[in-house]
Amino acid sequence: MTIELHAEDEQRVKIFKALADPTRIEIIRTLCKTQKEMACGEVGEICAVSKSNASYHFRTLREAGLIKVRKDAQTKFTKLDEETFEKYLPGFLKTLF
Amino acid sequence: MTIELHAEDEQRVKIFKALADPTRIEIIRTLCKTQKEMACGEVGEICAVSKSNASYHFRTLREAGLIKVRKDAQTKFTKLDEETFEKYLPGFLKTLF
DNA sequence: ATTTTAGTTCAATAGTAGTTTAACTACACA
DNA sequence: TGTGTAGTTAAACTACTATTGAACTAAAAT
Repeated sequence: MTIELHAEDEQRVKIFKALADPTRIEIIRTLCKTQKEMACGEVGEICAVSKSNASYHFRTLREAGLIKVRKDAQTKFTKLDEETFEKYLPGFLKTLF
Repeated sequence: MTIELHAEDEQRVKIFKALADPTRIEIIRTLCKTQKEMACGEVGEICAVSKSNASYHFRTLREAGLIKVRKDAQTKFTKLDEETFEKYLPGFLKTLF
């Protein structure tokens, strides 16, 4: 019997930790609903979090590979990383509504 | 604009917390692979965890609704709760292999 | 030039999570 | 009745996580 390595489990754990928080689920839902990129501050307002707290949550989501961020001058725009959802959680996003 | 309540998010957070651990992912994978119920101790051995630690992980998974447990004398048999996976994470289990 | 705007970083705090060891319950078997 | 088996529970410890407020960087607007 061969040992099976599951190298991607480390990524799975990161993803699940990132999603194991009501604020971050709300951020994902908000981004999913618009279907396009949004300014981080705009998302933070909708989800009713302080800017430093929002920054923390966006970093957690980004490090898990769940969102992508693009910087334009002083504003950061974010959107879902659909590839990650498709690979690790196919069918999940549609359960959010 | 009406406020949208997402009552199920509490359950989602529980589920993601439960899956945000490499041992528990391995337990889920093991249960999924056999496609039938297994004794908790057997799963614990395969995943190389002490019995008290295994008990802790099984409780976490059970409380998240991810596994079902049936007691037969001194042995507890466990299996995946496929309804929960289908409702909250459709398509996830097949990504584990 | 100075004031806003957008976001990051740091330190402090409080709460939560995972592991270990030891003591415990419940049942089976001989 | 005692012995082994299957699993739970509690305490102690370590480590991580979320939130807040204040200080910070960088760019825009006036």
